Amino acid sequence: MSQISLTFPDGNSRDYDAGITPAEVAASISNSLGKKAISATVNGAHYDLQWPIDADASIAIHTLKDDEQALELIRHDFAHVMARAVQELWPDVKVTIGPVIENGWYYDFDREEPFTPEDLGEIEKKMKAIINLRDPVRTEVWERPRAIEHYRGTHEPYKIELIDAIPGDEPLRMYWHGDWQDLCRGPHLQHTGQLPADAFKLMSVAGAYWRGDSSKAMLQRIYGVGFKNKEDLRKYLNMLEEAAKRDHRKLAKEMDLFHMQEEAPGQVFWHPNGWTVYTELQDYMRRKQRGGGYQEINTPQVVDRKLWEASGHWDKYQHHMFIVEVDESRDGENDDASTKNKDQTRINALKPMNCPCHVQVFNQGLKSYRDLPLRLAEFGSCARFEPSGALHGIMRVRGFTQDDAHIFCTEDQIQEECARFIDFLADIYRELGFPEFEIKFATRPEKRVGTDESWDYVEGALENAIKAVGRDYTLEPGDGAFYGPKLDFYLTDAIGRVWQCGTFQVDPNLPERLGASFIGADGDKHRPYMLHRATLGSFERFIGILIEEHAGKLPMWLAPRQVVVSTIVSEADDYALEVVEQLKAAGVRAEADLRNEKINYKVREHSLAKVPVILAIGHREVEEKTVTVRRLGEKQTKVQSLNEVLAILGSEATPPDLH
RNA sequence: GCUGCAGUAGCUCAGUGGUAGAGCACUCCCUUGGUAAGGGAGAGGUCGGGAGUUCAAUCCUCCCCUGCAGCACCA
Repeated sequence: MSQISLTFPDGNSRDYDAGITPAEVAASISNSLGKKAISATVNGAHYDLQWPIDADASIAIHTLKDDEQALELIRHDFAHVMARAVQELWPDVKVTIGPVIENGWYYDFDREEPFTPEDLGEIEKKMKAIINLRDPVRTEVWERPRAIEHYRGTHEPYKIELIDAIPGDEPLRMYWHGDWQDLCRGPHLQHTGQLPADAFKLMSVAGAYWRGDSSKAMLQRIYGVGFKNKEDLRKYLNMLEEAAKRDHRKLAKEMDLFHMQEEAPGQVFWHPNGWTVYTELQDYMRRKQRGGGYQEINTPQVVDRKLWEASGHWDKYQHHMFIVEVDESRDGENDDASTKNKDQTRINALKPMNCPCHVQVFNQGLKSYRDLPLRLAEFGSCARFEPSGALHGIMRVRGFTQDDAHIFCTEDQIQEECARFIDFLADIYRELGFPEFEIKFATRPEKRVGTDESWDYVEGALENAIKAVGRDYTLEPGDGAFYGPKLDFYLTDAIGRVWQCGTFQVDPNLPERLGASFIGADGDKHRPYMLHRATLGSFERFIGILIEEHAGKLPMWLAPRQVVVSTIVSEADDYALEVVEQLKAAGVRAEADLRNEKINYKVREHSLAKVPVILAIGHREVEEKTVTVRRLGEKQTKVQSLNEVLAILGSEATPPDLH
């Protein structure tokens, strides 16, 4: 990328970042600003510009290659061209906004009827026609009243609202693509013909709120994707197909991991295969937590509202809680729940989080400063009444289990505990196949409790901790909880999607509300800090991520079915069973497939089920005491001695921390 | 929760105003076959739930449930 500085006849100059040639940038920006630059300075070198600049469309687009900014320009203009196409097809549709997003753009329209998939086809056609017109893009800077008057005349109320939201000193840029007009910050291409007509696609229609406000009526949003050429579009569409293939909901069926049904929306029925993955991961986490100085506990699911009132959740979180009312006068003969004895009905809630319960454990008995830091861990089952539209496979559910822990400590232990946790988490992510992760550091929000001094101290402690373990972070100012700052840990999966998993939050508030205390060295009572932390987040979501990361081909130690010993002829049955027994003895999840089916059939079936290793056994193997190994995804097979295979597979089946 | 779309056999899906079909899976029979589907037969569905329109509803209308995409949400 180069720095380009343009000077205009009026003496003004402006700086731009650009990866394209100076002449093109100059032409594009000059055109979009509606005034022609007379000179350009690129990386310190000075150029006089001669107009007209030779900026033939095809050359321009060709040179725009590989430049993120150019792509943004293209997508931005696609958005405008799409809006123009829509208004040409349906003149009474009102336009709102249409920003560039990853891989493309969207534009929100106010229209009674939703757009149909057929409409999208029409719009695409119209867009191509507009591109062929090679209509010039020009701009004017207008005074506010004139612009408002203009939009009154064209009946575009949303544009007027947008103008109202623009600070008074900012110029209003009015853009024209041919005769079609839009309010926009720019910049744009020189003319619509610069858009690659074969490198875009309208993807979907969706409802969206005007400025994200759910109290407002919904607008119709059209999503489009656009690239610099046809090939890139094809690649992108391919990638989407690949992503769909690794959808954990689809793979869960193919691998028989779990199912969900309408009697328990947002909750998981784990099948033997899926539960094997789950328990394997849980066993692993249990070992890691023991090694990390945590003590595991377990707390109740159904808890009286009194505790939630004390913790503050009843006030702030009630609409997300499953409420359980129990008539305690029931004698077991009356099963009719509608005849509840109101006086003796007790109101409980399923726990939506474990923290208040952990404080209860801490509160039992007098704690000394010598007990701190006290690290209490629980694989805590939580129930949250998530909005129906938020549910998504096992990634977002109503019943889930967190790998939760709370560390009770003093103020001056925060930094050490934080550093310790980052190392703990990094080690686990690495062993689970995610060596790279990102830390986001969310600091004090506007609405908060506590003094500035204490925020200064705690934020400083977290920052020092991150530095102490030699990591970077991204600052998210104002995103912390009202009681304290937090770190969120994000990992990126095999196809580039980012997931928030781990979290680390400093909380002086809940110990206060629930009356937690310890006796200090001075003999007085003190309030401990409470550090909320999770590594995986929830088992459900993390398993979903693992499935999609590996496209179902889980690492051997997590694979529910590790080895299937498949016979080719029934004379091999006895030997196959013996191989299975020996594999099991070596710690491998092995099973025999003695069915009267061809080896082709068995290979196909077990491959589709993502079994990592198939051992084929026929006459030859029985005689030679060997097995033929076929690995998932490999066409080549390999004949190996049974002992050799037992050693290799036994090792591969061992969890990473036990090696 | 909001907007739109969808729900037919275990799975993937076709179909019709006169109560249903395919492939795979399943069961049985034949086949013992060397690395991604051997052959045959059979069984299997209150067409998501409820109400309405109709002589007749899986199909049309309304309500509900669940799912999908997006939005909002994820203290």
